[in-house]
Amino acid sequence: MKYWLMKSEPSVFGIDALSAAAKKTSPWDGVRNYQARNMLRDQFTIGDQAFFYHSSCKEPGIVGIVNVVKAGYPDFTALNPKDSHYDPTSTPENPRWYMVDVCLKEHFKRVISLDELRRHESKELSGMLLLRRGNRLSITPLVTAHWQFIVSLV
DNA sequence: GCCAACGTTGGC
DNA sequence: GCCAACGTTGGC
Repeated sequence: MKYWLMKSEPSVFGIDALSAAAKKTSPWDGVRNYQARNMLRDQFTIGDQAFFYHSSCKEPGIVGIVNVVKAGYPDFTALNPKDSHYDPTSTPENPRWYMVDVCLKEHFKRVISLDELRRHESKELSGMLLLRRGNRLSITPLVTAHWQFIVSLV
């Protein structure tokens, strides 16, 4: 069982959209970065947990917890010419991009903001990848201690 | 394999 | 909208 942090822009796909989905479950699609792709494809397993992080919005931060309910499989949005994440270099025989399915487990009553996380950067959350300068990776692993500390903030 | 140019991310 | 940081592309 591993812990992750997954970023999404709420204007594109936020926690409310996941909450409104059937069974509160949805593919986490559209990841088009090789490092993140490799994690989705090779490291995500059923039962892993992830923080849902809202980026590029008024109050960036963690808004909830999701469970991984389906491990890595080919991202079908890459095969659809009508989709904004279409990638002509990906084929059914040789899929380039991968996704997982997530199910909403907890929708926090408040946002654990980036600002708040930063206040613990030099101590409890030291080394957390999200807080690294210039980090743009949309999926990052979390050590257990960081996961537990953030849960304790909720 | 180098690296300049370009595109994207994401906080502010 | 700005811009720093990073990833990708493609010529050489």
